[in-house]
Amino acid sequence: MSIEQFLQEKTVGVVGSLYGPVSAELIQIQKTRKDFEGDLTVVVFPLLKQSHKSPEATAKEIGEALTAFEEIRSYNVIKGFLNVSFSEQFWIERLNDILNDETYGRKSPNGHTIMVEYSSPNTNKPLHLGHIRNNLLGYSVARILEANGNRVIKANLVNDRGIHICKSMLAWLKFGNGETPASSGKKGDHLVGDYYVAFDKAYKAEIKKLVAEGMDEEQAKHEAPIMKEAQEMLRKWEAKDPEVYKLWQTMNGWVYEGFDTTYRAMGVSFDKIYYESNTYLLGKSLVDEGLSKEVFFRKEDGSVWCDLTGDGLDQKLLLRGDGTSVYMTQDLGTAYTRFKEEHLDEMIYVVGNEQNYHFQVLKLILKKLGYDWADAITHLSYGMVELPEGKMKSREGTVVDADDLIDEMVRTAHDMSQELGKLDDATPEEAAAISHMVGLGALKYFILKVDPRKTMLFDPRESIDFNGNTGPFIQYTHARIRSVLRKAAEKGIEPGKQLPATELSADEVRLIKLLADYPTIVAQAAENFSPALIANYVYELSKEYNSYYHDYPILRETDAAKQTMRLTLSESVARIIAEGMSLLGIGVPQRM
RNA sequence: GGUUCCGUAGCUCAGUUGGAUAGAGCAACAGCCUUCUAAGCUGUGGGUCGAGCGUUCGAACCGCUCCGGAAUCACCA
Repeated sequence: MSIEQFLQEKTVGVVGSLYGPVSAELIQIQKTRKDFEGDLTVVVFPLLKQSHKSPEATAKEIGEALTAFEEIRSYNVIKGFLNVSFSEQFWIERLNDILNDETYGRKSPNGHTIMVEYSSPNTNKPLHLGHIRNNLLGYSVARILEANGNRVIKANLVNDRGIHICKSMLAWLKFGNGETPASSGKKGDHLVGDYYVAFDKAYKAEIKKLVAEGMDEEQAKHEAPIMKEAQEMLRKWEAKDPEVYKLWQTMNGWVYEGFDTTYRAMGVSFDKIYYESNTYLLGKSLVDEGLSKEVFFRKEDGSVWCDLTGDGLDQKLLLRGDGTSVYMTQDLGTAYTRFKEEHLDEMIYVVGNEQNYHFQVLKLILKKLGYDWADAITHLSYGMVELPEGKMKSREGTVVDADDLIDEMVRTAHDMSQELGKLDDATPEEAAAISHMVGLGALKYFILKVDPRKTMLFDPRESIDFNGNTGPFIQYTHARIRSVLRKAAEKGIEPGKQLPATELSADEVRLIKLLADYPTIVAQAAENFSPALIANYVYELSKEYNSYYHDYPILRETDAAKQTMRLTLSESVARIIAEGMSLLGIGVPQRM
């Protein structure tokens, strides 16, 4: 039970005996603002109708009655705000609760199964900054849902087939001279991406030539020989032509090796990988079902549609005239299959907000087909990452490559450690591990601290910071505490598990209060699918602790009880920092 | 044009069922290392919460109108 709930319950009782029964929603509890004395505040305005007294008088009566509880030490009233202070013993006990709860901040299993789909890359080019946001969000949300007691299946639906990969394949055949990742030393996904670019270049040249010969530009786009070849290749792939199929497998293999490296560097993983080449035919049976239920209709050319004009949307195509399916058909099919096979209670799609319309339609169609579980589908719609000059554009070469960015972050972390002389007595392996952790921590925190649904800005010129509200700041706070704990251990001083009553300063109470908030924050983060809530919480905790660390001696404290309390409090802060950061997929070092 | 989302300090962002004098970081300036890690701490300046109207004891938050920006409305995925 949170402290807010505790006070709310007590207040409901007090108000009940003073003014008559009252529902819990009317008792508004909030944190006391820093400028006022007190821990929690009861807002009494909503109670005036029942008390028939002034705000001040009402607050005073309630405050007086609350002090009957031993947990509540004092109160003060400012306007309609009743500020309540708890006793020191109460706070010591809260800290003791945390110390003796090994699963603090994690709920026990609730029997729910949730699938989180994220990443879902195309296999024709390497990952970029946009994918980084997707991957970090997906992974973190999965961890947060797990901490809330859900069984989570992290899924990746790889878009491994289609015209885009044929373009890379064709360009490789034409211009590749048999280049492989092994022969050139290039990372596989980058190599395939280069041929995708090569295709585009050749295609544009052909269009230009055709236009120069007098052809209309639109027609030229269709008539360009290389495009026709790519389309022919896709037909061969669908017919399982052995040669095309083999090349497809080889080149996708290169891409997967490259992706694995990037995923590993980012520290994300998956429980289940789906390939679109296996799922793209799903959904056709749903089309038949929709037709027989008259939810869908067939046009003269044989194409199948769903009419959503009654819902303020357009008509949506589900099957082409030639009987082949489209994106929506597949997604209907995979959703159906997953809910059936995995017995899902919820399905979360981590997909950019450019696909809001798609998921709106997806859910609507499933509901029209009569599937109630459509309501259990959530589109976690996140905003784009933009550069100062706007969207990333591959044509203008402004795409921020994931591998490059990661390398740069790690290198910067390394340089900075070197400059500060932090890792002078570390082995090269330790130094490398810490640099990786800190560099990635900076990148991940930078992205995750922002509300997912908001468009965010990344300025490559002002590379990501390591000071202030950053991942390294939080990691540093953790490393600092671990350092104190190491030194304490050398002296034979250990943090306690059950603290006796001690005098607490206001700063110490503030820290315990923050620690007591943690489970609520984790629950809120899950409700809102927002790692940003965790990020901001951990920052606040770190900031508060750094200030405390500056003002209060720990090892130099002569009062043994106080020393143990401070050491224990510090250890708990370090523990919650590590917990919270792990929900973000960010590691914390023992030293840095 | 329809739909959805966004607009808070010079910049990047917090601020969640409506609560007190709207907060951080960066940048600028001034301080703090003989003492547990200065990737730190303390302080100063910086705001018409896009604009207006409404709802109410109380609005950055809820409603309406307008302004500005983004995404989307494909027989692409």
